[in-house]
Amino acid sequence: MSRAPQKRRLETRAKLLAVAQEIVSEQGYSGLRVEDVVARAGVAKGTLFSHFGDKDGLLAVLIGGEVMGQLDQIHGLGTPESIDDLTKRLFVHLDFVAKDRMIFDILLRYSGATGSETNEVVTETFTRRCDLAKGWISQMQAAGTVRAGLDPEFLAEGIEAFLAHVLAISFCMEHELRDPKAALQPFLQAWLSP
Amino acid sequence: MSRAPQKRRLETRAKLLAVAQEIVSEQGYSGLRVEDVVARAGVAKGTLFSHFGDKDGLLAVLIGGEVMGQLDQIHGLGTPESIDDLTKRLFVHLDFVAKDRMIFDILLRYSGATGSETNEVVTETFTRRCDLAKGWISQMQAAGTVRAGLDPEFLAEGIEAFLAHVLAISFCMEHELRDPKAALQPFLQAWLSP
DNA sequence: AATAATAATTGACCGAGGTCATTTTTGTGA
DNA sequence: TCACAAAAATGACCTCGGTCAATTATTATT
Repeated sequence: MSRAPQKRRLETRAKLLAVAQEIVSEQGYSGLRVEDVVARAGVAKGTLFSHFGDKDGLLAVLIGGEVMGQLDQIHGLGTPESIDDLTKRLFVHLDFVAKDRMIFDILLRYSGATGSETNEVVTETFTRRCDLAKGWISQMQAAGTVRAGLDPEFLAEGIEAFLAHVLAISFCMEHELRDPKAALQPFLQAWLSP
Repeated sequence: MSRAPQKRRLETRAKLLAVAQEIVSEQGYSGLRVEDVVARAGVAKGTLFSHFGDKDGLLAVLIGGEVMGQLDQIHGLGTPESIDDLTKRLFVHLDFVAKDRMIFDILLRYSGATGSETNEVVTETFTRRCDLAKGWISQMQAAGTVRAGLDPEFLAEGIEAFLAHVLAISFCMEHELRDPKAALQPFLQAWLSP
């Protein structure tokens, strides 16, 4: 059994996260370097690793926080009225992830991860997004706008699959300028329509 | 316009690939280190990078070759008779990729990539797997074992999405021992059944 | 065969993530 | 308040992928 963290540790952690967020807003996630973070935060390198395990762990906390904010926003809009409407609700998330391949990688790596102290935020975004879609789907099934006969949770997981797919393709085809938003709609239509 | 590569260059490339394959068979893809490869091959470090761009480029060639072999094997089996049968054809690929997260990452990164000299093999595996599934699907649509009304190519791309999804989940949930093979079947059933 | 031009290779060097034995700080009980 | 154990932080050091100006080998030209 481990003790609760000391006040000093929480402060250090907060400082590191604040500094990292600052650097990200200046240079993007891909531009974040560990040495810069610790230099600005005024701590030693080892400290950062003792808090977040590795660089990805730090990024996971930042990105997880961002995505949670977006989900709050989407949640406020209520249940969509059509599949097309449902698709549009996911555009905020799609735009965010499409900005930087690193975001996609981190989300993919930590979704449903081990639930270790530092990165459980990303796991939460995954389950939360699934729950959100699950709620929509069961209501839309009742309204007849989504096909019945399949578990809402299962259908929600399918949406996750298509989300990841259109993002992966958009990163591969960057030169062809394929828009992930336009690509998503047909998949969800075929997956969800009655 | 660039000239054809000299004989010496082709030999060096072959030597590097052979040595890398050897190391992979001993230590797995994750255990492959650039320094080991060049040491055993008896060339300088820079040579490897001039051939493959980066470490991932080398891995892409190795993994791409492996997957192409598997596709040859699957192709020989002919069109599946049911969705269940179709699902089973993909198990070889699923088993291979599930062995090592690095395989998954490389395939995801280079699928449909820029088509640059060194990694076009992976792009080929992607389009080849899609074409294979596309052929199956159009025949199965005619036979009534797969739902009609949707482009076979589109349905094939959906299969890719579910393949990637069950693999991603299996890596995240490694402690829960979730089997990607068992997870795939329901998705393909829901996606393809008439 | 000698020379020029291009291809191929070299290896010292760099950057950035990550480790861990040691040191400093903090909380606790006598 | 002093001593002591656990927590937190430190920074020298390491690994390993990746770079590039310099060097060597090959091919084309006269």
